[in-house]
This record gives sequence, C-alpha cells and structure tokens, in this order.
Amino acid sequence: MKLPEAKAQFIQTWGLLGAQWGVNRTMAQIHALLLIAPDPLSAEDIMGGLDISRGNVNMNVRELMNWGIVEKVLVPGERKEFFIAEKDIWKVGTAIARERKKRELDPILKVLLQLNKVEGDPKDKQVRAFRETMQNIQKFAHQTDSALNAFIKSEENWFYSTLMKVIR
Amino acid sequence: MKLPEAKAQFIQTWGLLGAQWGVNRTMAQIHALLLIAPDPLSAEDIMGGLDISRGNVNMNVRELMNWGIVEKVLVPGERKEFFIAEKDIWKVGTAIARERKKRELDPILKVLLQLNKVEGDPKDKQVRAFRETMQNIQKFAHQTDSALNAFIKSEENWFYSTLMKVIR
DNA sequence: ATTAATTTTCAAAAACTTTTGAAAGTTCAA
DNA sequence: TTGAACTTTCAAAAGTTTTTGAAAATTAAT
Repeated sequence: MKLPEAKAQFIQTWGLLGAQWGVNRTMAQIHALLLIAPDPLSAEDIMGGLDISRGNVNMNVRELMNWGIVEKVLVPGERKEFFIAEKDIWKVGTAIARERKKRELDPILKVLLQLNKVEGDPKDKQVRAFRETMQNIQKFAHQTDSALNAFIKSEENWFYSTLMKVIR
Repeated sequence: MKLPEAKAQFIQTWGLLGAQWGVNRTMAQIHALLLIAPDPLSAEDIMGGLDISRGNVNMNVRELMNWGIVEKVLVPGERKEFFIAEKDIWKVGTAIARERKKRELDPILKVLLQLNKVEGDPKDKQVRAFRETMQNIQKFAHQTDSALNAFIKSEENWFYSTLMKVIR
C-alpha cells in the first residue's frame, strides 16, 4: 500500500472509531489528519485535506483544543494560525477517558447513588427490588471508577518510564 | 423521596447514561424499567410505563436481547410474551464492554495495525511520521486491550466469589 | 486610519437517527 | 379452518446533530 492510500484509510478509520466512542466523526478525522502530518497545518490545509467548510474546521478544532489534544502554534513569518495534535496516543486516550469520566460518568452516578435512599416499607416487593438494584449499581460504579483510574494511572507510569528513557 | 419519583428519576438518568455510552436512549430506558421491575413485563407494560409505541418497544427489546442483557420469559397461563432484565449490573457492564470491544474496537484496530506496513522511503519525513503514529497506535491498542480484558476478568472474579457466598 | 487577511459566529440546509402506527404476519385455541 | 390475540415490519414523520457559507468580528501591516 502506498502512503496516500494509507493516509486516506487511516483518516476514515479513525473517524469511524471516534464516532463509536462518542466523538463526532469530523472531529476525529481532523485529529487523524493532524496526527500524521509531520508539520503544523492551517485551517486551509484542513479544509482542503478533508473537503469540509471553514466553519466546520473552526468549530471542531476548537473542540479538540478543549479536549486538550490539539493546540495552536504560530509559524514564524506566517500570519495564519497553525495546528498540531498531541502525538502520544496514550496521552490522547487517557485525556479522553479522563474527560469523559469527569463530564459524563461522575455527575450521573452522583444522582444514581442518591436513589437508594428512597423511602418505603422494606416488606414491599417493589421497594426491595428497587433498593437492591440501586445498591448493585453503587458497587458497580465504584469498581468501574477504580478500573478507569487504573487505566489513567497506567498511562502515567508508561509516560514517565518513557520520559526516563528519552532523558536517559 | 417516594418510590414512584425515584423510579422515574432512575429511568431518565439511566437513559442519559446510556445515550452517552452509545446506547439509544429508549433502549436504556426500557432496560431501566425492567431492572427495577420485580416481575416480568409485557410489551404493553413497557408501552404504558414509558409512553412509547409498540413498534419502538419491539425494536429496542429485540436489540437488548441481542446484547444478551434482556430475555423473553413465558408466564404460565399467559398468551403474551414477557421480558426480564439481567439484574446483576456487573454482568450487564461486562456484557456491554465485551460486545462493544468485539463488534467495534477489534475490527477497526485490525485495519489500523495493517497500516504501518505502508511502502515508502524511510528518509521521507511524511513516511516516517506516518509509520511512527501507526506504531504508537499499535502499542496503545495492545494496552487498551489488556485493560479491557482485566476489567472483564475482574467481573468474573467478583461474580464467582459472590456465587460462592450465595452457595455457601 | 484604512485595508486586506484571517478567524469566528450563527441561521438555515442537509444528513442522520429515532419514533410512530397502521398493515402484514404469526400463533394458537376453539 | 377460522379468527382473536399477539408480534413484527416498515414507510413516513418527527426529532436531533452536523455542516455549510456568508456576514460580522478581529487582527496586523501599511
């Protein structure tokens, strides 16, 4: 397989993967394009590379910056703004995990955990079934949280051990 | 908080949570309704409980059965079909993780891992950047896979240790 | 201050997903 | 068989998300 074909396939596959993990397809594709670009890209480069509008580029690049996996750089002698992606995929993966956990999982679980304080007669079948489900969820939430934290932590370990190798 | 209010809040929160994790909202709500129901529910019960159409119930219940977290049961003396949800949340969580990994992550990663076989001159900056990114992804895929497997495995441990307690 | 280059915004259009409900299909008791 | 009870299908409607592109805002050079 030649490079241009491989690039195109990577962009489209990364887009599909992103979509399945709750990231908008175009956002993932822009990220892919930046990931494999050896140099910073301008808004025009992205528009041309993916054949999308200026507004769309602006919107999704901004969101990628919010997620902390893309940043703006200034190229000396150029008026335009350029963008680069975080190239370390582990950092990308854990940034996404951390972000989604914080924004999505944590607040909703807070609500769920309150619900086992429901009033009612413990002899009532309905009340018992409800409480039991809520308690199960509470335990599950705790375990999921640990698993995610372990994942995020394992990244830190990997990151620092690699850093050590690089610094020597 | 009284039971009916708590139930309503659980259904709507579980729906939101599901939507964020790639499950259609109604599907998650049907699952929630079945989770807190002490007895099997019919299609009518679900239609009434969530105020949705028959077709919608049929479609989403079928999908929940595909995921392996809801099943059809027959109530003696009743013509209708009834449904129950898997009540063990760990089983639900790991079923979802296993299913999504198998259907979504694995096939896409297979494609990505092939892409570092791209042809090209290693002196070419473009080729080098591309290969490096692909190699990073390969390592990441492997680690994510291990983490997910650990999660799925931890469930099995929990499940069997609980089983032991129940059997005594 | 003016102008040209560039970025940002946002309302409308397009694309995509979900839901409905009526019609078709199935099952089973009589 | 028949027909009532029930389930499934699917085309059209409703709802949601994403994209566009032109206008407004910003920036920087002259």
